[in-house]
Amino acid sequence: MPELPEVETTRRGIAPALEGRTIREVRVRERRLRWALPRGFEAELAGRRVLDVGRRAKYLLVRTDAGTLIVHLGMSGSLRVLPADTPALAHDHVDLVLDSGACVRFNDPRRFGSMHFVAGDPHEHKLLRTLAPEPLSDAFDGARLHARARRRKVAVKLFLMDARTVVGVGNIYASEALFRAGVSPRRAAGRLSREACERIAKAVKDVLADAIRVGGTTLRDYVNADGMPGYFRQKLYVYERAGEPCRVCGTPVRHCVQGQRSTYWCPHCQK
DNA sequence: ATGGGCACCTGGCTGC
DNA sequence: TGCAGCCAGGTGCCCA
Repeated sequence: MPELPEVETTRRGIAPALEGRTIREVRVRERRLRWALPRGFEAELAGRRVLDVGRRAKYLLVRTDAGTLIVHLGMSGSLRVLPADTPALAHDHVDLVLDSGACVRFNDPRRFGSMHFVAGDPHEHKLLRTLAPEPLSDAFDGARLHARARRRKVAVKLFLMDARTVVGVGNIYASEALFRAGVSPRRAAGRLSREACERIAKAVKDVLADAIRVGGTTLRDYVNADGMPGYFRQKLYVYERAGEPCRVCGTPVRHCVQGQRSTYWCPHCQK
């Protein structure tokens, strides 16, 4: 489900409800997330005051006065802000009940999402330590892309989705960024010119920023903290548009599978 | 190191 | 109507 724009939209939605609040109670209905929540998870979090809510790649970082809650939404997860007495529905696995009377509720049908509460610097956590730069930062640019792509045989789409290349680019935005850059998703990363890498880096930044602006992409179940979908789906050029005419040139959009994931591209606009 | 594939899990849709 | 089969916004880990 969520790629960087959806996670960032969620961050912006939950931050006002969490920041400065104390977590009064933690309700866990299902511990078996991607990694089972340890015994003592609730006790460690309860009573903590939230300082701020950050993000690294697709991880949300709820920083408290005594540790950081690291949340990943997996494929189907969402966090919503609700009145604490709202009855729980299917797949409502965890509630953070706040002293304001609100709660932040984690729902995740497929349970690929995760939560970790860690003391100390969350960026040193095993899951975050080796991540590439943020796509919207200056540390990610065409030069870095070009340097890292040298001699790599992987298809550029898989290369872009590798969190050691750049973070936050998932299956939708990889296809969309390559369309905007005019580069075929099947090109070997090592055969990209410096100019192509510059176009790709710019396209990644642009497509993510554009998606954040309209609250991300909802294909099936993504909702933001207010339960609302994102509206970027209407702006997708190729994703899930196999056989439909390219919005630029009219050529039917093509589909293939790379790394067991669907890829979409226009054979005329992308070389 | 790199590349390729599997695993984790539920639900919705398609086609017989 | 029922059900098998396939697909889905991610990513850690195992193998060659």
